[in-house]
Amino acid sequence: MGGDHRSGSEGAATDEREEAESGGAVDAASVVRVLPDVVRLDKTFDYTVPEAWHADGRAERLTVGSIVRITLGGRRMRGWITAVGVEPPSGVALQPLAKLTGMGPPADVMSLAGWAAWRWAGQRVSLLRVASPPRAVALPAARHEGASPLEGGAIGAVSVSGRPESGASGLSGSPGNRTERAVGYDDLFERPGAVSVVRCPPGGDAMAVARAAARRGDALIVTPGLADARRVAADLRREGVRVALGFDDWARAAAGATVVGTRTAVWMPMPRLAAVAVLDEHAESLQSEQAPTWHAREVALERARRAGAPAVLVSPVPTLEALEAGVLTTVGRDAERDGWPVVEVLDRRAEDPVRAGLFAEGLRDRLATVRGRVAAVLNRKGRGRLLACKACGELVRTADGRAPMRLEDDELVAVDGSERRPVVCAECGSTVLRILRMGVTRAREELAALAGEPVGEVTADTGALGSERIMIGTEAVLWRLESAAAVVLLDFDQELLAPRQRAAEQALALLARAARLTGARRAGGRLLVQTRQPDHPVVEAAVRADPSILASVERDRRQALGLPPYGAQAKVSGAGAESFVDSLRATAEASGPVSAPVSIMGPFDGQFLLRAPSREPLLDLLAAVPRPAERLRVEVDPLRV
DNA sequence: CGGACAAGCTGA
DNA sequence: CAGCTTGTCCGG
Repeated sequence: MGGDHRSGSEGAATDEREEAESGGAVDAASVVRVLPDVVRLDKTFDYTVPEAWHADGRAERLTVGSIVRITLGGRRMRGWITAVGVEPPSGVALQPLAKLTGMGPPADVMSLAGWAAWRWAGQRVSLLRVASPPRAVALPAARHEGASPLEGGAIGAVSVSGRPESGASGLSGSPGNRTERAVGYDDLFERPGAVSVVRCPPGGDAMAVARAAARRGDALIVTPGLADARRVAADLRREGVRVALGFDDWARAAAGATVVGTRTAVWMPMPRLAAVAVLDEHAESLQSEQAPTWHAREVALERARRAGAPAVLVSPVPTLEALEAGVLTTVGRDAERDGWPVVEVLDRRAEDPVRAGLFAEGLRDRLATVRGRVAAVLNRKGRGRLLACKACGELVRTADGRAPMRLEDDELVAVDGSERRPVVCAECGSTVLRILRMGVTRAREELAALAGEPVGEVTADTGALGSERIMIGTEAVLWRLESAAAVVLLDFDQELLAPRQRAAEQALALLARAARLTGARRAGGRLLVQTRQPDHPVVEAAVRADPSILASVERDRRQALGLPPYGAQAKVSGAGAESFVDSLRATAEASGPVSAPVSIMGPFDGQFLLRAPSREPLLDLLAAVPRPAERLRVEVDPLRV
């Protein structure tokens, strides 16, 4: 894959060639190619550079990526220069550019956006919007002959004090659970183009990796949240690193700096990219929820590859995508185990199913022994209610145990639709089931009654937090609270059985997040997990502080089913899906065996599912077929199927 | 995308 | 046949 991807529009193939050759400044009487900022119009148009621009030097500053205003079909609009010095098409009267707005994505990012458009079957314009500065940035003075002033390397060279990593804290600053490798992380950044995965306990070595990256030169450091980015930026600045934080510092980045930011940071201009680090690469926030659903981890890796820069992915619970992409480094078994909190499983299977409420039998006693703050998590997201057998307490699941089942018209139906059966418990044959759900507000009252003390409620939009020792809420409690002595996962089965592709990985990620709050076991950190699936590999991985337990199970499962990253999937939906899929089928048949591996299934509820054993044939097919006029949504590697 | 224009449908 | 809707093409 890589540079030879096809692009969606007819004219784009020639664009690519010209982009590769151009990139320098325009000279007199030149013609530039412009991609208008109109999402459904994925087509370029040529314009002349106005005479006046040659006189005042603006023409010289025009480069691939520059943001201009054009007139198209009588309307003024924004656009990006995709090529300069192009051969004007014969027989067309060209219009002049209307205005030079300012700097845009540099040529390498323009090209990266083209790759991402292929990789996530989206429109180049959508990605260029993300990759462009939010406000106009004046173009730098015209370059003189010879080397660009940016090439010198003297400006912004990183100098870091020689003291060891003793002051490093975790990404979220939790004290007491650092477990660094004795050698530090500089060696991971020594080999150009190397990709490494660092698995360190929650709250572990992310900052140390960020520092090692910045010691290499201008580094791209991606974090899941803005708060994380601010912390990393502040730390690096203290070390004397020149840092651009997020898109507000776009111009600073363009001049050369270490870039720290959330997922959009992967699109920042970096004239001297020397190293890439993605912190908490498992985080869902690294992926765009809107189509094209680009993923910052993947974009960062591609960018590193193109720049020949080393890349390091850091996570307490690395994804299979990361493990496929790079070589795994761990902190060592003992250090990793020590870095996780104690994980105590409250097995609820044996409880009297009629009386059993939200709390496991031992919870009350456990709460009484915790000294300090307790955060209780009750995720309500995913409206689906779980069912349990009233007689034996087993969760109602499909025969293979993968998916929970719901009651639909006097029948049990798997949430993924894969199985139906009469209302009967697979374990004991009982036909009496009960619903296991409760809202946070009522849960708060019940928890207060159980603990014999007041309990506060936390939601994503709760204002100031209360001073109660015990706080309950959705997953938001894990983001709103700074620390806790213990975290209780009240309804962990909801996470384990969520109808998402990466439910298991994300469930373990939730525990890792909780572990950040509590800190390591030696600091007294404790997680209490209420579940009816104590043998689930996620639970086992957390208890043993060994994420590889889950990784190997997940790997086997996904390999067997051909799921990403061992196979490619795309979901096609929207009004135009039907006609688009017809064209896909026709194109696949016409091009014969090359496209044969792509199978098209559906429609299921108006959605089609495309699958292939590898990504390239699927993405090439999607790119080869023009989009219909109607609305169309294409999700590559969708989160849900 | 949004405008222009052509072909097709409706009503008197 | 005007007046309107729907479809197709095109913009540099």
